[in-house]
Amino acid sequence: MENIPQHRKLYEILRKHIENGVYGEGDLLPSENELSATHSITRPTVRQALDTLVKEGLIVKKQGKGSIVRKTPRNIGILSISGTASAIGVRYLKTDILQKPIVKSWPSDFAFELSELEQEAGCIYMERLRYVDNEPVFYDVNHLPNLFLPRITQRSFENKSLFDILRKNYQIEIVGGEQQLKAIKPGEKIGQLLKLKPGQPVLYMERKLTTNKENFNIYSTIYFNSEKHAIFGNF
Amino acid sequence: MENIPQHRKLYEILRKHIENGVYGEGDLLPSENELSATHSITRPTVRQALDTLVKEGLIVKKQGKGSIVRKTPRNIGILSISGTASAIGVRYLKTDILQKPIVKSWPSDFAFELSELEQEAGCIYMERLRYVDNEPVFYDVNHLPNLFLPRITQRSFENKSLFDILRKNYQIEIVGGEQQLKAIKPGEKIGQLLKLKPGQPVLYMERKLTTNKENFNIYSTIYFNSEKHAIFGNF
DNA sequence: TTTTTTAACTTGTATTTACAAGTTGTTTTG
DNA sequence: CAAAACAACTTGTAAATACAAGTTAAAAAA
Repeated sequence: MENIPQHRKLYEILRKHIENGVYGEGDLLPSENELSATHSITRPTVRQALDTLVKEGLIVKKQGKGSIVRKTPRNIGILSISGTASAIGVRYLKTDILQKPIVKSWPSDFAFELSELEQEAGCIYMERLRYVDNEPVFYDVNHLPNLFLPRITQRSFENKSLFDILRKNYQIEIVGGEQQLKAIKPGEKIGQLLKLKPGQPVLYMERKLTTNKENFNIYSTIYFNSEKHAIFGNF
Repeated sequence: MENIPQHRKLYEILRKHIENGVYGEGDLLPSENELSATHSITRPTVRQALDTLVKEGLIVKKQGKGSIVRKTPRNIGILSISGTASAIGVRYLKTDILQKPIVKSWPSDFAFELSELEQEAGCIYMERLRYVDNEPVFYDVNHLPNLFLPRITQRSFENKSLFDILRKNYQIEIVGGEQQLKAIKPGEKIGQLLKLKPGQPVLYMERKLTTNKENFNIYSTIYFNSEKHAIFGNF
């Protein structure tokens, strides 16, 4: 059994409580002293867990008052480390796997620099179309190095989080990343997939997510229809 | 004299060193033990400062190895807490003040919810056009509550950071915020200001920055020409 | 000279303790 | 009954200490 630090365990517990509505917007979390006593860990360790919740925009702390749960953003928050499912809430999001994971070679004109190991390994390629309220909102193309992922092409991804599958089955966790955004005029394929009006632009994102495994980054290209939903970020 | 916590002082020193090239990309910062000895503060306090640098994407830490300075992103990183000047490097950016700060009432259809105090105070309104390599890249409109800002309308903002002016002269610091992004078809005014090609979309951002002063948020609306420069973010 | 082992560094996790500063509820006083 | 003072809570800052786990350089052994 893998050794998870205590501050991470507490963070996960509290994050799930917030996501599940145990604590709603405006509620105070238990105090640092209370969490310390409840979970038999010290207050600096509690603070480390809470700091991660702050960093992810789930809570805001106020000296003398407490840790207040923030409003869950209604817009899609993929400017943070979270995957799409956790950003918007699973209840809204539906996913079509347009292309299930297959082994491919890297595109010759790939937007990201690959490490030598990644280059040699080839990649796992998949495409998804994501719906909010039954309307297509974003189309994403993922390239993952063909490392550490035995039999991933046999797995079902229907309505499952890629991050969760990586975490549970392969012990791969996203620890950071970077992204670039542009507004572009979409090509015909994107226009059809996202059911765009003529002339309607889309948000175009290139994301590189770093993981706990060396030489294993997740590369995503995302086309986002921002007519009804904005991309949301906090910091 | 205002009391700045030690972890914040160290953070500022290191951030300036990185920005000034004292430490370049790929360099190791002094170790935590070394910084602790040099600045006569304890290692947990050093770690707090370094954690903020990590959070802002300036460094990445590697257990057993050290704190490595990251590449300064060439694209414009305004998905973080930094202002535009620090994101891209002052040497590239030129600013025209299209509308110097004036006192105005809030727009009736303002995109953000205002607190009662903000509502009553009215706002300071200003417009800027920002150039990279002498080409207009983004146009931003700022609304600040008309609080805590005596004689701000008499100040010159030419080629100065709004954040710096707020910090130095009014002791106002940005501590967080949120933003939303969309891809839109610009109106004629935006098209002309940013010298867009016909049909070229822009990134549209609404940002609300929270500060150390209660009831004082900075509200920015930004139109961004992402043809040559992407918006960059890391986490 | 090369390989293996060891030592000395690094960051990561965590405990214990203490005081500062902010908020809120209770008690006391007028 | 209202206002002021006090107490009890909260988070913020910081020191001191210790061990775990990763990396790298130096020393020892083959």
